[in-house]
Amino acid sequence: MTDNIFKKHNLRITDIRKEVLDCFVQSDIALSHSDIELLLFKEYDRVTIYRTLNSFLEKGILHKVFDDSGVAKFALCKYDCNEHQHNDNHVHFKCEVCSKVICFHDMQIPHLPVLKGFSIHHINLLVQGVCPECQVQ
Amino acid sequence: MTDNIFKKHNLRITDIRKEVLDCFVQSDIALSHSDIELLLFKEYDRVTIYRTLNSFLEKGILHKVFDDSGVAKFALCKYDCNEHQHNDNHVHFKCEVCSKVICFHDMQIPHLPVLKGFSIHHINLLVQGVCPECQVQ
DNA sequence: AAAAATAGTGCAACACTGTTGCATATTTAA
DNA sequence: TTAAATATGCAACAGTGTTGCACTATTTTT
Repeated sequence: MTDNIFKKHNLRITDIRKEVLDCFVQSDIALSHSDIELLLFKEYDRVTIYRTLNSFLEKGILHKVFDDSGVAKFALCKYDCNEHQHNDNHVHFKCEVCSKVICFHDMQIPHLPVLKGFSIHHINLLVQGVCPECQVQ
Repeated sequence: MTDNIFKKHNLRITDIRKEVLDCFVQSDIALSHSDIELLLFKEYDRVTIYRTLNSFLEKGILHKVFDDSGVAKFALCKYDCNEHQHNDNHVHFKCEVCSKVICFHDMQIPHLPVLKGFSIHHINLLVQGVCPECQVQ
């Protein structure tokens, strides 16, 4: 199960890590620190949750998504990422009604014209709108 | 000068508004609340600066840019925006070295495939990389 | 199996961003 | 020039995120 993931990334297997990873495995939306805090079974210190999220981020288990609220959300990396390389450059969607952030794993970010003098490392694309569940018809 | 802008948007002409707007007119990068705080000539209350920025945002004088730090930055709207409509859907660039955020006013956000069930209102695109001044060669 | 080294957790404290309510001051319109 | 409307300053607060340090748990070494 998830234990292999930790071994693969040289992370010790602990309760909070298992629980936090489970939250992401079971969720189809991006989760923030406070989302996780509510989802966790046991109570853990706020700081420990932050550190757990950051270590997952560093190891390439999660990627960070920025929505318009300025609050960091996280989601599982679908492809093999590690501490050296993140391959998640897909589009994200934020519903303006329910505030959910969704990864469009299959929608790659379109290419942009080359910019003289600028080097590009990463591109973030966030689509804002209304998701299917929140449509009023 | 800038007074016309305030009249046009039904904002009273006050010292802080003139100063804050000047900051943006003179800056070619996006500015955060704390950037403004440092740039201002006179000292104003933090809250007043926040409110000034928000009223400019509402009236379409500024638009909000989100960089990866979660801190809101603002930049002048180039085209005629107002409280009902924002027309700024250009690409933004954030330099990973100097942290400056720049508007690429002339680079429109490319079209995306239509998503069944999702309606799109706005698209945010942030390019991260290194700007010309920070290139090491 | 015990000791040493390493890594993870909890707590206290803090910094920063942003908001609200309310009293006071300033603009603008009448 | 007064009244109404709007803007400002202050105090207080909530939320997000970080750091340092002591303590605990897990590995590795002997």
